[in-house]
Amino acid sequence: MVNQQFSFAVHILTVLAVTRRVVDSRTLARSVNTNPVVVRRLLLVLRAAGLIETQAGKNGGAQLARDPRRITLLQIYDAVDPRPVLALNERKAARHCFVSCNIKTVMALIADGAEAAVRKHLRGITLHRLQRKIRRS
Amino acid sequence: MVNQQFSFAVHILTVLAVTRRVVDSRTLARSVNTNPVVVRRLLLVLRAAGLIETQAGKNGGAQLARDPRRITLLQIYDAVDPRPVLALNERKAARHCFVSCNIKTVMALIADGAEAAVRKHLRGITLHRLQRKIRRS
DNA sequence: TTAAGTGTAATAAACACAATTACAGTTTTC
DNA sequence: GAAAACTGTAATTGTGTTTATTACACTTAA
Repeated sequence: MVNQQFSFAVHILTVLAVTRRVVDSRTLARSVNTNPVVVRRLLLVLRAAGLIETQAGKNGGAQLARDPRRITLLQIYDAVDPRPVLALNERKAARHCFVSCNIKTVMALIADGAEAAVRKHLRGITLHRLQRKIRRS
Repeated sequence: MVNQQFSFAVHILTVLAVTRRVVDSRTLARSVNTNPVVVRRLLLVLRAAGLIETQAGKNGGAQLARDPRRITLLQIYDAVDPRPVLALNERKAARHCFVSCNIKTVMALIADGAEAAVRKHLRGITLHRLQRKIRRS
C-alpha cells in the first residue's frame, strides 16, 4: 500500500493551524477519515519534530507548537520520513555483468537528485500559505 | 514511489545500450536479479513507448530502438508510469469539516509540483550519459 | 472520583508488488 | 519440416508494507 503519512500529517497540521486550539485525536481522525490510533501515532512523530505539543488527560489533544509561518512542508516531510521518491533495486549484483555491478551507484545519484528536487519544492511552502489557500477555496 | 519498475527499466535499457545487441529476457533477468517474466512484462511497456524493439523466436530478445543520446530518463519514467511521488489521501471528506472538504485540491497542487520537479530532473539525464557514467566507474 | 483524553502494544485486514508456473505462439536453424 | 529457443500472457502464489482495530494502562481536568 502507498504510504499516506505525509498527506495525513499535512492535513492534521492544517486543521491545527486553522483552529488554533487543542484538538483531540478523534476529531482529527474524523477530518482525515481514518482511525484515532493512526492519528495518535502520527502526532507522536510530529511532536518529536517539535511541530506540535500534546496533552494527555481530559480535554487533552494536540496543538501547534509554533507559528504556521515557520513550518514548511519539508519539515513535515522530514518528520514523517517517508520512503524515497525513487525506489532502488537493492538486490545483489550479478558479478559477471559490468552494468549490474555498477548501476547501483549511478541510480543512487539519480534518486538523490530526485529527492533533492522534491525537498526544494516542499521547502518553499509554509503551513501558513497552505492555510490561506484553503481559506480562499 | 513504491515499486522498482523504474529502476528495473533503467537497468535493462542500460544493458541494451552497452551491449548494442539483441539480448534475451533470461540474460536481462540475471543482470537485474529478477525473474524473466518480470523482465518480459517490462519490455512490453518499453516497446509500447517506442524505446526498444523485441523479436520472438529463436535468437530473439530485445534491443534499443534508438540512439541512447535521444532517450531520457523521463521517457523511461513515463513508459513505466509509476505511482505519484506523493500519495494523496483519496478518501471522502468529512462534510462538516472545512479543511477536510478543501485540502484535497491544495494537496493535489503540491503533489503536482513535486511530480514536476522530479520530471524536470529526469528530463535532463540521457541514457547515453548514464552509460558513460557506468563505464567510468 | 469520574470522565475523557493520550500512549502504546498486539494483531488483523487490506493492498501492492514481485515471483513463479504454465503454456500457446513465433522464428531460426538444421 | 521438425526441433530448439525464444516471446507473450494468464493465473496464482508469496512477501512485505501500511492501515485498521482492539485493548488497556496511564494522565489530567472538572
